[in-house]
Amino acid sequence: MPVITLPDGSKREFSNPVTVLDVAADIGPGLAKAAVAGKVDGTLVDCSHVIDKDAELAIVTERDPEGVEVIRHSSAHLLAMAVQSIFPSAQVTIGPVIEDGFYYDFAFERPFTPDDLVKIEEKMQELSDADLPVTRSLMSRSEAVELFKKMGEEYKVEIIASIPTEENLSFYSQGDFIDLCRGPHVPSTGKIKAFKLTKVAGAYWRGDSNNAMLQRIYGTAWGNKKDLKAYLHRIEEAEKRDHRKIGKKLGLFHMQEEAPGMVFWHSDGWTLYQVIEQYMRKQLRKHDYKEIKTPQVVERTLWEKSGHWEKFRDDMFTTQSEDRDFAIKPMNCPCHVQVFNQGLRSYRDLPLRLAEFGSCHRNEASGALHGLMRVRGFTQDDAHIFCTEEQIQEEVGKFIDFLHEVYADFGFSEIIYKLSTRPEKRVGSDEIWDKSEKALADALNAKGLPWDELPGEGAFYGPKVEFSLKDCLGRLWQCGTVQVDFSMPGRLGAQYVSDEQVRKTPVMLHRAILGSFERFIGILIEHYEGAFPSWLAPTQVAILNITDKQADYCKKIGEILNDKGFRVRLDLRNEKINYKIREHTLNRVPFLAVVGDKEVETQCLAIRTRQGEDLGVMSISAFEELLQNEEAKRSRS
RNA sequence: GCUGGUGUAGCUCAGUUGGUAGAGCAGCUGACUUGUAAUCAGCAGGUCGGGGGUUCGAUUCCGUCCACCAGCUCCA
Repeated sequence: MPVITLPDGSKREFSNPVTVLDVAADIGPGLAKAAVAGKVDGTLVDCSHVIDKDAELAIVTERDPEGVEVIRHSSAHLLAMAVQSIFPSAQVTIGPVIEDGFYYDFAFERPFTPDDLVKIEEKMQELSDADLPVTRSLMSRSEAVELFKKMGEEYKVEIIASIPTEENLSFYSQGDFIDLCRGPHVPSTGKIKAFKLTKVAGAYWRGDSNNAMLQRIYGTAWGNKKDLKAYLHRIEEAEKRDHRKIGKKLGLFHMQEEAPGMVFWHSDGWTLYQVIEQYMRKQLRKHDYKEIKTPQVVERTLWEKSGHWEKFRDDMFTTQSEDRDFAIKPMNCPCHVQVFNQGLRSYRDLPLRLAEFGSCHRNEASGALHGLMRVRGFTQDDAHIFCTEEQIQEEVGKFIDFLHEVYADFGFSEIIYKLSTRPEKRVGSDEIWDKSEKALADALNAKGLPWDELPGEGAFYGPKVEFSLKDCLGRLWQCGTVQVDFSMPGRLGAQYVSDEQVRKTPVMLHRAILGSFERFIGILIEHYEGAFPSWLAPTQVAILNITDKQADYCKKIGEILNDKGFRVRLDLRNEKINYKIREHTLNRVPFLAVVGDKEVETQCLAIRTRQGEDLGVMSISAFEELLQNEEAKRSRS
């Protein structure tokens, strides 16, 4: 006689074991219709799940995030069923839920084409309309292996072989389609009603580039058509923000065939870059860092000592001169240790924070390149903190404060924290790794920050905390990092004299806030859709005359503002004011100053924002004050 | 690097039974001297990504290299 407790605390008693669906129907027919799954004592189950003892139950519908997940998972099965009904020789492999959708990997003799996608999607719709019941069954391993062997599903046989337990396996079928799956799934295919296949691509079996390449079909699925439409709209909006498009339109930078993955910065893009660099430089001084600059080309022997040659030689640009091998530096740390190593260091020098806007080159795989986001030539806002073990936590804490300040100034408020721990291939003893991982975790905890662990994702020399920021579309971008390194200082002979007059090896913390200028600017472009806040905008003010008569006055104003350090552009062309306003607005210039006879007469400016807001006529000093306030907004935020 | 796709004027894009190319915007020239998101007219602009092959003839067909795009792998 199970007593079911519902989320609102109410209880219902049943005389016999009941299914989730029975309970939903008992509450109301509408709910029974909407149910896609149930949650029994916190575990997600099918609607057909039988409850035979007292339990807490929540009916999961398409409106619950978990319900949408179930729908997505079932969509993957529907996709596989559709593919196999059209292409019977296609083998199924795996089909998980991902953010906003799902995918399914198939082994097939040829790649799927966009035309195939259309047919497959139509077939899915047909199967959804048929509202086929989805049923769960159990099978022993041997039965399952036999079944899939008979079906010619080699990959499924392999998957079963890799499942370690001796438990029975669960299967889901709909019509003549059956798939190995943990579930849960929707009760019938008719529950899948808002989906769309989005793209096809190759993907390696088990994510290993040594394995066969499978054909992956991606789709998106939602609880209802409205959410699907909203999602598709969101994708369109994101495309409009593409930094490559905006960068071209605003003339910020370009790239070309002869230098793949490297940026040609144009005047406006470089202005933006420089504003950011000068800002960071000021911040570094405030936080007690010393800025240095190290060579671009360094002999191979140093990279061998640091361990990078062994691990990354294929990704390094190399060069030869006078029978010596050199590498274009792929990172700054070994060079920073060289600076540390000059002279005899004392414990009194620690922590020593050496910073560099370090220009690095890495020969990234051609397929990995992506606009400004993944390049071969880039500049890191890099720094290395040489300190004692005892100082690690405090230094990490100070760094986190520094990073928060910078992100806030750039308009990012939401930050995600991840702690990446020891990878399989690594240097250093387990004891050192224990200590390093703990130091980072302690620093995060001391700040009361929520964080997730990424097991095995650390660098080969130490664990790291990664800081990702969320942009206005909710997308995550990993930018900042702080990494503990007990290895490299020792490898490269860094030492200091301790207070007990013995030589000791310092700990090194690698850290960056922006990550790389290139990537960070790419993120800024997309976040602001090219409409940068005034303190970052390449041009802050455009001065527009109505006729030639006001040209001299405009030039005078331009000089005044320029002398005050504002970035001003004069537009004295013989064009209609509408034309000029349109052009500068499209170029995202924050403030437009219009000057006609009236303004000359009163020695004023008529100010309009790029949003089209009329700020009215004001004196030059009043406008200067307005610009000043815009600058100040940054540090107040 | 792998799988698939794409590459035509400065930009955005048309261009099918293979006969050496077009539009809009931008540019230039001239007229217009203008009050808050595009004034009008004219002109010029391209070895159709590179180098091969097939063909009387290739932007078009074939293979190759390069770059870019999507995804996978990688990311010190």
